[in-house]
Amino acid sequence: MPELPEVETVKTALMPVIEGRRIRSVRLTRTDLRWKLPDRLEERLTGQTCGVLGRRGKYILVPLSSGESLLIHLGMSGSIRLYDSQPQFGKHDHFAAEMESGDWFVFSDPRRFGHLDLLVTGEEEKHPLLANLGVEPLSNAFSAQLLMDRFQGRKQAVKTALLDQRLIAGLGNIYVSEALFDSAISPRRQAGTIKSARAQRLATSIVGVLRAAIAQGGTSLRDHIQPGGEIGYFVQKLAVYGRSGMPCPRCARPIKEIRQAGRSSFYCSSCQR
DNA sequence: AACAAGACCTGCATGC
DNA sequence: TGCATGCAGGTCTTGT
Repeated sequence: MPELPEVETVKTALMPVIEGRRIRSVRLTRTDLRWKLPDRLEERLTGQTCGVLGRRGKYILVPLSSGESLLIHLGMSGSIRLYDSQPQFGKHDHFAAEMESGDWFVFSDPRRFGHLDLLVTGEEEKHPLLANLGVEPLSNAFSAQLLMDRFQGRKQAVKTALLDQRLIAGLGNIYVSEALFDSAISPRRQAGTIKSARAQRLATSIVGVLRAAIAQGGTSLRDHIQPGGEIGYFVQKLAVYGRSGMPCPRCARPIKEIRQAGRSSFYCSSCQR
């Protein structure tokens, strides 16, 4: 489900509820999500005060007073909901934390591709799920030059390369399609052929699309909602994602849908080269 | 080494 | 209505 803008939106919603607040109790209904959960997770969280939230790619980090940090990944179908009192729990509410304020934070994930883990604060880069993540697209380190360097020699399609979290961290299927449309680059183009002008446009589009999506609270497709129950409005700004057969916003020719590395790609074969 | 396909899991829409 | 099929915002693991 969530890509960088949705994860950032979730983080922003969580901040006022958990930063500087103590966890009173933890409710856990299973011992595994994508993988086995850490031993004694409840005890290691209960009584801890949460610090300033962080995000790396599509991961949220919650530093704790114990010196550990809670790592949260929402996978494909994960979501976090906030309540001001104990809610009625649903079938897929696998994890919940009650704050001393009385607020509840509930992690729900029907498909269980998401995960929770603990790591030593300060040793984030040692964690196997974070160690190989590429550059943060909204950081100063991200540039057209870096994009070119990373794509150098790659024969795979640029669409597929942009989904590789080891190159750039945080892009997913929606925003890759949107950034490629915005920069007028075909998703089928070999990554290694993206040079100068195209690289510059692509880098600019990636940043622009992500920032615009964050400003709209992300994209709500199907049942995805923000922690407070709001939906993300970027869905109304999508130019190509999920719009096969509909007119291209630039030239009005029908949007095409193709399959690349097992995932849908949407693009305008006339505007995007 | 690079890349594609398979795997993991549930829910929902579609078509017969 | 019931059942089979395919698809979904991710990404690790396996196979070529």
